[in-house]
Amino acid sequence: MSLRHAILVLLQDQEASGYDLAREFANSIGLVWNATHQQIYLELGKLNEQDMVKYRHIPQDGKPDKKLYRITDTGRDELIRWLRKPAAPPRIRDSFMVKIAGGALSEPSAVLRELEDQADLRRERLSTFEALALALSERNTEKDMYTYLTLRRGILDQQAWLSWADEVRSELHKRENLPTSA
Amino acid sequence: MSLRHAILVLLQDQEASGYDLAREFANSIGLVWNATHQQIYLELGKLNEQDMVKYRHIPQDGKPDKKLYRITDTGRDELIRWLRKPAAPPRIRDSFMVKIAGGALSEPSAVLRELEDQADLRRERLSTFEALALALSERNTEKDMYTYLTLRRGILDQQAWLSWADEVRSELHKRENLPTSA
DNA sequence: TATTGCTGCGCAATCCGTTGAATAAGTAGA
DNA sequence: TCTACTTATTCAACGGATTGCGCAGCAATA
Repeated sequence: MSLRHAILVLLQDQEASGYDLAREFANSIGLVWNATHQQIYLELGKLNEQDMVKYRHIPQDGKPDKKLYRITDTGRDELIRWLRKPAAPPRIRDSFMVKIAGGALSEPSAVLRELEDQADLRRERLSTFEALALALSERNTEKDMYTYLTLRRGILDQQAWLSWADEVRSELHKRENLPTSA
Repeated sequence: MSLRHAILVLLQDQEASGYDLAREFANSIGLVWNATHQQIYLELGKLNEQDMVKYRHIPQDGKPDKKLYRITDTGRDELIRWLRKPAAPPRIRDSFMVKIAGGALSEPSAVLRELEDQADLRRERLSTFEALALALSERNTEKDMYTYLTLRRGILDQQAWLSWADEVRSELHKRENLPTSA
């Protein structure tokens, strides 16, 4: 139940609309927590009822009106309280890995094909994160340091995944005498 | 929606009760997918209704009776069909990482304390996985190879996490002039 | 003797998450 | 011009997941 806390973290240093938050969930925070816009709007409604956030209504022309949310003192207290409690270890639900565990039922060539699809995705993420981390190399504020560390987590994670993929390729080729190219 | 498929993977080569499966979800498969006993019993009920599994009732004395489930041909077909469809990338929901992203609101010493708690857990998992992988070093069957690769994924993952923790420690100490010991 | 833990199954309430759709107006490109 | 995308919010339906509870008996430990 920390969608609310992820939102509060984002609202910590900027006023934002649900739409703004959804974009950030698709990018920066999406690295560690993801959510769709429906979830975000719903949660903002609840947070508002509980006085953790408040909003001002901004009429716009040319574009739809929007609500700019900001965190309240109650919200900040809740966030700090939550930061103090130990986090539960993330529950793992990786369907690709379930497929690997059941891999003996598939053709090795099919496993390799999907491995490459997943690897493409990881490589893409890796270069995105690396570019963002580079942009943060002159990190003077404490906040930037934490953003940088979050990105580093993503980078090390993708790298570990790709090393694992190398192992999978060589194990499968060892066994099946498939061509060594990807 | 691949709890059902994780169950089918487990039932592929052995008959098992809901209780047996729950134990495996807490151990081996828990590495890539976790589920509680309530979920498992419910899903077994649905799988049974859809003829993907069937069971025999085993009366026991000294212990409660149990139901031993086995996969049916329909179940195996469904599993193979599922293995062929590309897997969606896992959605990430790591509350500890949300805390890191919002770390600037905490005391660095509090962040370090929780980092060490999480690191203990990762180190524990790492040695469990390493022991299991070692036990599988003489892997003759295809199935064992896939189990081994699944474990390797867990091992590389824990190692990457621990390397990241080293980076966090040195960044925080750089900034705060805290003692360099953990 | 009392408590805890293991084996084994299940129900119910609630909450969280996903999917799909609706509304509404502007802007960019085929 | 028609289509598609962007900005912006919200509702409804469904299904998956979590939490809490309950039953039942045996074995081991404190």
